[in-house]
Formats: sequence, structure tokens, C-alpha cells
Amino acid sequence: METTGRTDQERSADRRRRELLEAADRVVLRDGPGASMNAIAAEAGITKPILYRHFGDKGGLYKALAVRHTDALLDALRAALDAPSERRERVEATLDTYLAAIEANPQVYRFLMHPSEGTSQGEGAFDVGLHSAPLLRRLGEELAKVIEERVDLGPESALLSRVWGHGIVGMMHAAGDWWLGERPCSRAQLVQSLADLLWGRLAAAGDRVGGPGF
Amino acid sequence: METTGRTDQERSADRRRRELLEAADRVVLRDGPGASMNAIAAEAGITKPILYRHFGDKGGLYKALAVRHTDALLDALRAALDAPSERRERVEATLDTYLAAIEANPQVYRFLMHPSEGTSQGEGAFDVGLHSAPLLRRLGEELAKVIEERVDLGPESALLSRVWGHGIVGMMHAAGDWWLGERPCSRAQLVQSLADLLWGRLAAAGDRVGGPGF
DNA sequence: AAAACTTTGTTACTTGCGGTAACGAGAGTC
DNA sequence: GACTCTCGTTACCGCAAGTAACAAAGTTTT
Repeated sequence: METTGRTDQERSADRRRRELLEAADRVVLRDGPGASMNAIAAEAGITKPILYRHFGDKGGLYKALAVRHTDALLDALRAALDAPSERRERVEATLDTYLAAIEANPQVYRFLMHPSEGTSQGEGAFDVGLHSAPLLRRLGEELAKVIEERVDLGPESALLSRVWGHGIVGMMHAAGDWWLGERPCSRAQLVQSLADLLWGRLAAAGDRVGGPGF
Repeated sequence: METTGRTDQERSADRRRRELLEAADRVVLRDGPGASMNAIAAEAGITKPILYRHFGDKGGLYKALAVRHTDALLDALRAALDAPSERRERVEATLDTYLAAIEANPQVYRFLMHPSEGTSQGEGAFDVGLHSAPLLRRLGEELAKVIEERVDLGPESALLSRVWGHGIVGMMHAAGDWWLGERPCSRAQLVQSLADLLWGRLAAAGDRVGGPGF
């Protein structure tokens, strides 16, 4: 069959690609996001031009890496998000899953957050606002989908769910980032605090000015 | 007096520094965050080593630039944050101020969001979690201060206010970033949606399938 | 079987940037 | 007049991204 021949090549290429990605992963995890193409090639046991043949440029490689990890994280999150429990519980589980992931592997997380580089000259008036990590965008969209699907928001639900999706993801990310750096409390406490925030505790709290003393 | 002589030099150096920063600003605003030191030096009418004498390295220059802009933004935000109106109004005004700022000058905003680079070799086990833009950290801390100062959160208020400060800033940032890219609605609508989220509308909304508890 | 092509890999190069060393010219000081 | 101190230059180093040109293997075509 001709299919086997062609498939053989494709499979071989795919296997190679996966091997390269795994090598790249090791290097990036070891050396951080600044890892050089040379280093990655060396780890994979080959030389630079092959990497470029497979991934085009550094952006391509990093994008492929990011997609892998993002997919993995998304799978974990979806499980927490789609649980049949009550909303608050689901929210807490999702927050905890995310935080556990970044806690377990800060290097991966750190890499995912700024894949955008570029020795690029030119391209002055590119498009604005696309610097942020695609991971966050994907998470935001995913969460938006779930919200719209499961929460009754009346009219404007399309807009609201997306705003909230991105907003909540951003909240989770920023708080997680800060928490990871300072470790001011346990993960459970952080989850509680964030869930409380989403549950309107900021709106419900009283002013301090009328308080004791002063 | 000797003081005048010394002050003369210092003033001259400071003026120079400011000129250089302004030149750098123009270039960064024109060419994006990838602007080269050569380009900045050329814009300032001098050559590279002078930049390095003034700012140490590229990180130093970018940090100085970032501090300038961050200070400016913080001043605007503090005005909205310290208003004597009601809390919801204050929150909305603050959100709107931030969004208006990033809308008015996306280039600046874009630059502020990833000043961290580094051709650094070595330093393998640096510190994790410091990749995020210092702007967000400063905003988060600032907001935390205001929250703790004006909202009664009972015990744990120190922790809660900081978590919320960073969380809310992250929410604002992520939603703003997405909004700036897609422009799915007016600024006012976005502000409303985010304030609604903070006001617990997510918790208050009903489920879409079956009842709560399921 | 020999020629041609594809795949897989190499070495060696170019370009461009961050950063630095070494040197040069004015201006104030002993 | 020599000394030094700041401001400025040119010319370089090192390094990383990306590419061109070439080499050896297997596969297909004639």
C-alpha cells in the first residue's frame, strides 16, 4: 500500500517532532525561558538547522511547547470545572487545581507566561495588546464558555460571560503569581480568599471610617 | 560655596538623564518594547556607552522608564481611589481610569507589561515568579493598602486585603487586555460588568440547568 | 545498475544586539 | 604646564537567531 509508505514518513516525522519537543522541554525547564536554540539542539543530540526545519523559528518551537502544556493544564481544569457539585465548590476546585499546578511546576508556568520574544526588527505597527500569554486568553475563553453554559445571566449573557471569564482568569493568575513569589499563606487560604472575593464579600463588608477610635 | 558646585553637576546629570529618558520614551513608543539601545541612543543624539553609564544596562533604563509611567498612572488611580464617594462608585471610577489610560496609550501599556528580559546566562535557580510586570505588583500593593485602610474585613484583614488587591488588579488587567484587543463593547459596559462581578453577581445568578444543589 | 530526488544531518557563515574597553577632547584645579 | 574628571567617541567581544551550502544515506525512476 502506498498509505503505509507515506504514513511511515509522517509517523517518523511526528515521532521526531515529539522527541525534539521533549528535549526542548527538559532544557526550558532547566534553563528557564531564555534557553538557546543551540542548547535545545544539543540536548536533543542534533544541531540547530534541524530544529528550524521542524519549527520554523524559535517562536514556532515555543508555541508548540506552550500548546502542549496549555492543553495539559486545560484538561485538568476542565475536570474541576465540569464537576457536578455546587458552584462555589466548583469554583474553589478550579482555583485550587490551577494553583496546585503552578505550585507544582513553577518553571513551566513561568515559561508559559511570556513566550513572546522576538529579535524582530520592523513590524512597527504590529497589533497591540497581543503580548499577553496565549495561555491566559485560552483559559479566559474556556471559562467564558463554561459560565455561559451553566450560569443564567439573562440578556447580555454572551458579553458578561466573556468579561467574567477573562476577568476571573486574570484574578486567579495575578493572585497566584504574587502568592507564588511571597508565599504569604497556604493554598487553601488563598483559594478561600479569592472565592470570597468572587462571592461579593467586598461589596458586603462595612466601611472602616465609622469604626472604633479616631 | 562648595554646595553650588556639586549641585550644579548633579543637576546637569539629572537633566541629562531626563532628556535621555524622554528620547527613550519616544523610541519605545514608536518601535515597541523591542527597541534597541542603539536606536534609543541615536534618538537622543548620542551613542550607546553613555546610556550604559547612566542606566547600567538595558534593564536599568527600562526600569526607569517603567517607574515614570507607573508613577503617572498611579497618581491618576489614587485620585479615583481616594474619592469620598461610595464604594461602588469608587471602584467604577478606578476601573474606568485604568481602562481609559490603557485605551489612550496602548503602546505605553504594552511596554509596561513585559520589561523583564535578560540575556543572562547562569543564574539558573534565580527566583521564581518575578517575571510578571512590576507595574501589576505595585498596583496590587497599592490597592491592598487602600482596601485595608477603608474596608472593614475583620481579622485576617492584612491577608485578605492583599489577596484582593492583587486579584482585583489582575482581573482589571486581564479583562482590559482582552477588551483592548477585541473591543467587544464600550468602556462603560466593561466597567459595569466587572463591577457587577466584584459585587457578587456571579454568586447570585441562578443555575441554568436544574436547581442549585443537584 | 545508474541517475535523480528526498530525507537527515552537518559545518560554517551572516546579522544584529547587549555590553565593554580603550581612547580623545575640554574644563576646572594645583 | 601637568593632572584629573566628565562627556563623548570608535571599535571591538561574545552570543544568539537564523541561513546557506554541502554531504551522505535511502528511494524512486529510467
